[in-house]
Amino acid sequence: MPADTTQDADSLLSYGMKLTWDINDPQMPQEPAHFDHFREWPDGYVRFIYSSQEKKAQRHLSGWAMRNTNNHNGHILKKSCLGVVVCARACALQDGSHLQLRPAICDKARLKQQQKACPNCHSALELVPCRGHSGYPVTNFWRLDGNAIFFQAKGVHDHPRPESKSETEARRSAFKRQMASFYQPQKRSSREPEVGNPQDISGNLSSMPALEPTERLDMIADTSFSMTNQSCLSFPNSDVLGVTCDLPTFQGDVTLPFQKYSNPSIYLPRPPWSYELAGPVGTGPNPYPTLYKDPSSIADNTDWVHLNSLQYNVSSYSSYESSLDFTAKYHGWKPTHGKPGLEERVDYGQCQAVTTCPYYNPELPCRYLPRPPAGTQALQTVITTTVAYQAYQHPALKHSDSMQEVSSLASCTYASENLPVPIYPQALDPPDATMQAASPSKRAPVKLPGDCQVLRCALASPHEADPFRTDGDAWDVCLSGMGSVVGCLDRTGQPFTFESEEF
DNA sequence: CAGTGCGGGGGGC
DNA sequence: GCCCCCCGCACTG
Repeated sequence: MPADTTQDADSLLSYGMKLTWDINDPQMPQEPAHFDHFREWPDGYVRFIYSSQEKKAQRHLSGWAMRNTNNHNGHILKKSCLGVVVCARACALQDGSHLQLRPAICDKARLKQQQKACPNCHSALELVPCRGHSGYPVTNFWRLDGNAIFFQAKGVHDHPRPESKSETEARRSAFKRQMASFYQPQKRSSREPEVGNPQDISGNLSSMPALEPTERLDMIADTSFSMTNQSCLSFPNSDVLGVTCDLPTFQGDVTLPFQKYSNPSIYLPRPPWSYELAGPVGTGPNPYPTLYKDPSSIADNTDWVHLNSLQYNVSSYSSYESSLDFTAKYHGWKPTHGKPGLEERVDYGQCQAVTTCPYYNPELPCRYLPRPPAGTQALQTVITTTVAYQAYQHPALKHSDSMQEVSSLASCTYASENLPVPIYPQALDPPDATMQAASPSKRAPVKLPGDCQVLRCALASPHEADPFRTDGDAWDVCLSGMGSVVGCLDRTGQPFTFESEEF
């Protein structure tokens, strides 16, 4: 592993961010002395420098579903985010989480994917496009130069995390295994549990309607079912989590898709084969807890978007909400409240973790908000490539139940309570938030309700380009997802070890 | 079959 | 010219 510069006081500042460079520069920093750890979930306007020996960097991997985009530059590989595939009805899984599939990279495969039904409720699947970069999908750039691989990301993902590639692959492998076992019934005892056997990867679907074994298998296999448990963790710090496909473990471990630890902040609403916690440290402000839902508190949550947004946001800035009556605020929040949304506090600068919180508004999920003029093209693209995209209120919202919402939020709030961060008296102003989210380049002055330290982070780089040139900026440390938040917070005195990951 | 990278080409600004 | 996107192709696992 290349030298790591994230262990010292400047651990929050990636090596790449310490240097002044842009992916388009004629000359890149020569002979970098250090390299950054590979980040699976880069989010925000960040830059990293990986070793050319870094396998993941060599493959230009990303937790986000990034597809190749032709930038007509043979030296710089450009990729744009495809967003995340969710259930159009925002159905809730047994554990309260929601489906968040990884969009297929291949256009054809993606179309097929969207034509399939939600494995949980059989309703349509919907692709939530990413438009975190001025209305366009977040873009990632890769450039190999000498012994370094330069990475630069532009935009803040405005959607939950999809299932990571490794998870998807692991799950598919598991499904195949299941398929194989299912189609060998002759060899199995009639009394041997099948669908319900603990090893059933679909055990997570215990809430789904009873299906014939074959149907269920098909369903699962076809849709590559996954739970938001993991994806919801737009937890930046998931970068801190070594993503591993521990199939053996998965297969052997059946019980629950996630484990509950004594420490609520360590809830792992993830399939056992997905992430591998590097340690409690990495789970500090872990968003996972926000995802975890006590079955008993899970009402018929049909408000996926709400929960999701919550999860996502919580995972992104739950720290701000630690002592906030999140549930109440969230529930009571309406577009007309005229209060600044969290997204406002979150700029597109380098405080990426906070993201645009497009889902924050239960009434008007960002993705359903009018696209900015500059986004028309993107919209067209979405329409042509995204079968499910529709500029209307999320169906789930129409059926949302306040109580359910509260219930969902309650559990999330609980999670956030375990986060080591102060709050954030905030005023929400959906309209503004929307505008900003839609046109980050035309951000209006960020309102500073209360003393949000993190806001500085956002304000530090009012312009997208700035982050790249404001070398040394205390806030360009903001790493991905929660990491950034944490990073900012750290600067405010909150002790935190961001880099706990070991690859 | 899907993921990935490359490159031609169209269209908007 | 730049950016976005679509599309097809070839290669790979």
